[in-house]
Amino acid sequence: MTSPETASTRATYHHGALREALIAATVALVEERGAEGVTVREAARRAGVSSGAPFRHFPTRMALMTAVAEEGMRKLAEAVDAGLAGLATDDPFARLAAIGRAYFGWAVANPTHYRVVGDRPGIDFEGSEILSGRAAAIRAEMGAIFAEARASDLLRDGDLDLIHLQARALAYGLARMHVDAHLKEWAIPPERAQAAMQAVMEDYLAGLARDPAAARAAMRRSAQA
Amino acid sequence: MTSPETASTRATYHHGALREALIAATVALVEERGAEGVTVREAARRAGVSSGAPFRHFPTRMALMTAVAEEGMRKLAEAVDAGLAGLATDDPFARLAAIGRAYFGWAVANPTHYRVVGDRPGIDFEGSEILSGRAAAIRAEMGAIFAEARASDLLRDGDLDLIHLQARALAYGLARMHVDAHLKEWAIPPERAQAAMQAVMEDYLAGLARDPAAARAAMRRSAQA
DNA sequence: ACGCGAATGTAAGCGGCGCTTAAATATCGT
DNA sequence: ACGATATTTAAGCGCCGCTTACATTCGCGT
Repeated sequence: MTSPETASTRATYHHGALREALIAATVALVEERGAEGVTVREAARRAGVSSGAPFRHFPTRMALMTAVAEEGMRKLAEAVDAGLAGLATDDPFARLAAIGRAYFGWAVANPTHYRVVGDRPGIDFEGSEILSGRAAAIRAEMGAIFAEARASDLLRDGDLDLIHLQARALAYGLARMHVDAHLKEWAIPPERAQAAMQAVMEDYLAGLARDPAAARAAMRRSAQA
Repeated sequence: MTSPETASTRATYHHGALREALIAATVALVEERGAEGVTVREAARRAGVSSGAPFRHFPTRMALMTAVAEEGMRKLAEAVDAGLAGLATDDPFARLAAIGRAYFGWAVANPTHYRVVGDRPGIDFEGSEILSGRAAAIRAEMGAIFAEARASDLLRDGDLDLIHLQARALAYGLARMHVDAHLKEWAIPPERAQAAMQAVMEDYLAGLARDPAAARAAMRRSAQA
């Protein structure tokens, strides 16, 4: 790893990359103990510095959590972009299904980290260009896909913004049901969660299409790319 | 109020209804400061007892938060039942729309309390009969409505459980987008949030119907009951 | 080469927290 | 009336977020 030595073995007075080390330590802590279990002091301990050191880089605990959320948002956006990049088709429904696949995949792989990104009262979303910017970018990307589907007459009638919000709410609801452990009640074990979420989403997307069967076929084809 | 006197004015050594007073104080704290801002000591202060007193009734902070979640679940279930009770029709879509109206209404009126009910890692959901029981009851109620719609041939084709989960995920996603302050990004101010959520939900439900126009009409009629 | 301000870290400490324990006080069944 | 039981207090432990005062190092201009 690129991470420096621990407290006892560190040679230099200055850490060198404390900011990054603290974020990494906190990300690990988040997945170990959940967001509420995160402690600035423990992150400092793991980075091998004194308990006061982090406050040079993060004046408050919330600033540290916001940086962790930024890290998550970056990786989530990367996953979504990668999902779209590795796509042979430009069929709108195939693209939407691919976004969903990447989105759910990241949420399932990093459930607690995903919660931090979504839990707005706990982070400074509006104060972070990364968070609000990337969120806006994903929204714009999906909006463009829906607009294209409408232009190509592939989409059912209805207000475009309403449909967009509906799709987004369904995706958010599915992801949150998983990370909030609501899927247990639905007799869906964790290992089947992602497949179930994707199936629900694709069924919904097919219902949006003028030609559901064609949309299903396009989504199915894109799944193997 | 039924709440007893504060610390300085209390006459008796025993509080009398400390458990209830602590829950009430914590509910107030939750809406004031959010779940993370809740402190057992502060709840004790507001109930007028020493900081050690609560631990006779709630051995841990999580037990107190679970009791608060139970309180919320009870009221949420009451709201849903009331919404269904004041309904002249037994049309499945009208009933589903009424459930959504009551559900969203409670979530909008008690956003932070709603978060506590949903945030599973923070409460002992499985250990609470009230929480898991009421959740199962609502699920059963909705399942029965969907089954009836299918039996009456009012519902489109498709797996019933998948449709049920889809509807539930959409509702949860909408409610959580609101309480997690995601709707700001969608240019939806708080005062219009509930109407927007309901519109998105009813548009979805209409799409589930064999005859969307009839379903819309039934939902519209039920809204004035 | 070096000297000095800016940046980065340490050490110590404040008040508040969750939780535990021992003792004091009230209630209740018999 | 009284002893068993339940409730509350008081004191304290270790940890927390955050602040302040001070030590060390870096980097830049001359």
